Amino acid sequence: MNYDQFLQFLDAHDETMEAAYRQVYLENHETIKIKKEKTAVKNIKRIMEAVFSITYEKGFSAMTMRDLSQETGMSSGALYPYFKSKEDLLYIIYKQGMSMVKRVLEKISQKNKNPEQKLEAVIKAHIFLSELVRSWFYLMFMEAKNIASSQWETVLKAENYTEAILVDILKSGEISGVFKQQNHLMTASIIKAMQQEWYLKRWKYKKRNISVDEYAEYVIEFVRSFCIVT
Amino acid sequence: MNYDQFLQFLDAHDETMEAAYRQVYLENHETIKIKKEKTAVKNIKRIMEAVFSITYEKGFSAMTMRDLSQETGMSSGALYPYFKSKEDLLYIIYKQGMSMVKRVLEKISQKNKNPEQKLEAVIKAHIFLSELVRSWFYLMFMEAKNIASSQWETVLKAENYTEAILVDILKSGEISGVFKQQNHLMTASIIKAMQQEWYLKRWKYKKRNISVDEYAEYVIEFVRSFCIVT
DNA sequence: GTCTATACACAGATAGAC
DNA sequence: GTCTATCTGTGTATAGAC
Repeated sequence: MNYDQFLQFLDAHDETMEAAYRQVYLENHETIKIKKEKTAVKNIKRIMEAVFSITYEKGFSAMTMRDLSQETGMSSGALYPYFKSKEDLLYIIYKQGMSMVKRVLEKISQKNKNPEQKLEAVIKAHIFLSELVRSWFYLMFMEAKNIASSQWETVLKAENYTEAILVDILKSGEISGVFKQQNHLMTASIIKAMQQEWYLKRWKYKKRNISVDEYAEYVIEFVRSFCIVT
Repeated sequence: MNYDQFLQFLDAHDETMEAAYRQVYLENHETIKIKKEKTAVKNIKRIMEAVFSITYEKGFSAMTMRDLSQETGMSSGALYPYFKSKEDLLYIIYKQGMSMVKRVLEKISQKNKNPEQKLEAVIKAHIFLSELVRSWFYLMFMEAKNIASSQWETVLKAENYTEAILVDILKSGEISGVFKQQNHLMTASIIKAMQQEWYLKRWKYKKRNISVDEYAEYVIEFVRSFCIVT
């Protein structure tokens, strides 16, 4: 699978950006005070894209409501019907991002059968998704610590999930004899680190003209050399 | 080399924390308005440790001067003779951290002769150093983007340096036939990602009871499986 | 639903006494 | 050198008109 094929896969499974923003509206019906879905979704899109853009430049806590107001073209009074507080806004975005990652990885995992293909597909899908919504991923990583402590459960679950899915694949591959017997949890953590590198330092690869397909392929080679039984 | 031996190595080369704080004083003589070295170094230590602690919890831009005042036990009026502005404080800490990393890696590199040993030593030293001063590393990573644009040169140099040192080792090893012919810059970037994982997600490994020696060893095995000619 | 206007708390930074 | 007191700008959030 390459990046283009991944995009087609998302499209075929109705995992578009529009669908993501719509879901934010549907899953936060109590806090969002806007009645008309069409208006709400349009503005949620505006708000979230503005948050991504500003946060990528200066971080979420340095982003002011005035910044957000200017970037969206909405007044600060018009923003608040969409979220209770700035803190709440961060949590909504974070939570929604994680559920998107989870959904996509699950679909990709189901699509592939044997462990070797599955491992490659899941690793690549994560990198490709981070390419598609890179500032969303960037925000989730950099601002995870700023999530209110009352909602930390979500953060820990998220951290666990993407590792657990890799560990399961490595285990089943060990049983079927294609992967070496290793500390799979450690391997999964290191794979995650390689995936993070792509969206945390993407400017570096852009400068060097490394495409997401090249990067993903290199990661796969690295992992295969360590895991595959020869 | 293990972590304890690394600490001994630092000690033998006068790379103590005291020496680091003293260097901050000496290299910022124009901006620091304190005359007595002993007083200055003592308070620089207090200030920097407070910054590390607060920033680790809530990030640098969320840290207020009142937070810093409380954590150091100094009044906000007493803080300003040590730096021009909050922005300046971040830059001083960042710059000093990078120069420490550079110095230590150079000394470690010189100590080892053949590429295979050199690669292992440099990778491990970086992880061990990040263990010793983890909140310093954490700050450098998370706040790099908040460095004033007028001083971005320092940030780019830093990002380059640690990669360049790995690339050089991989190249010389390719020539002597121990390392495979690969995209060394890409390999170096991925190694860096593995190193970062240790100080960015250290709470995870602490929870799992993984020591820094175990982690470093696992990274080395991973890298060797990919790079070494068999 | 969205605007303007504004409340009021808190930010970074400095002045001047000690 | 360090303190207390305080200036002034900016922060989040809301009230009430449209």
